[in-house]
Amino acid sequence: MLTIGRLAKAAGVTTPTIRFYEEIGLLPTADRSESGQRVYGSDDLERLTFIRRCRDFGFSIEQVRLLAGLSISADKDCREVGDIARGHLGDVQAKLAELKALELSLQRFVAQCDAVCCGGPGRDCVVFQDLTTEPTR
Amino acid sequence: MLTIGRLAKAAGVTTPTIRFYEEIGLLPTADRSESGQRVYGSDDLERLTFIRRCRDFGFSIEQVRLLAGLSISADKDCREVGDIARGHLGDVQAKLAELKALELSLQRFVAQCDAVCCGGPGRDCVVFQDLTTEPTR
DNA sequence: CATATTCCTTCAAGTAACTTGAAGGACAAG
DNA sequence: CTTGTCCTTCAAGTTACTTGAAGGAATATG
Repeated sequence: MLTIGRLAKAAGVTTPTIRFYEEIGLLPTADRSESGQRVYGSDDLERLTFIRRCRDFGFSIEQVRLLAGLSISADKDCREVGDIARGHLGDVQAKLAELKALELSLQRFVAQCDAVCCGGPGRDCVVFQDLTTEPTR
Repeated sequence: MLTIGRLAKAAGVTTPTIRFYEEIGLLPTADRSESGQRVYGSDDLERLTFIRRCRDFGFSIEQVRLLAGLSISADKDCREVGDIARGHLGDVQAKLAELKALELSLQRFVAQCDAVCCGGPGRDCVVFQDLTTEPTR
């Protein structure tokens, strides 16, 4: 039997997060002690840990909701799990491509700024030329 | 002289975004026509385009605020611009590393799911083993 | 000129996923 | 018995907008 604080520590989340998950129905309504405090068992720890791990892997709350449903369902196909993971992988790869392009641009900004206008007046910084003009298409 | 809709199209943002930028002080309070509609000039277009470009490059609103201030300041040092860009580059690179690790994990999930438990009952999917157990440290 | 459509106005609330704060009650240690 | 930590609820803050409602203004068409 765990208090909310112990459960939080054990699962690696904060106590407000647990209350929030209960509020949005991602965790079941917790049992209460006589004095009204939430009481948890090992099944709650297991579910919450699963949720936290999913979140670590970048799944959205709604995806976690789906996965949590599938994780206890015998009659739904495992391919759905794969599809959710595949969808998320696609999102991650798109974001990755975006960030790589961004990294290049920013590296160029920094290098140019250091090389060309280093220490001059702010408004003359070469970075502003890149930030002000649209790329020619 | 532009209406808010034309300005929005020209700068590549939406009209609510322009009102929002005005509200948070990122754009100056717009002049109004006799009937009370916002009226813009080419300087507004220039500033808004700059803002949008900064946002495209992933700078936060607060960073844009700083950059916009520096872009019209003669007495502040250009090194501040470089520092903001460098800081943002660091954030981007950290996120990039995170996403690369994530991509690997997800690729493994998908491959395992396809290879091992393809089509079985949802709860038996191998992905759940990875999502439920903590990594051994 | 009437009407239809589009564009404008404001204000409020919704989004994601929590975090932070305020005000107060409960429980364990010394 | 007091101190300190943990618990409770509710409300509001965060980021960067988006969406919706209700209604007025400008423009195009018949």
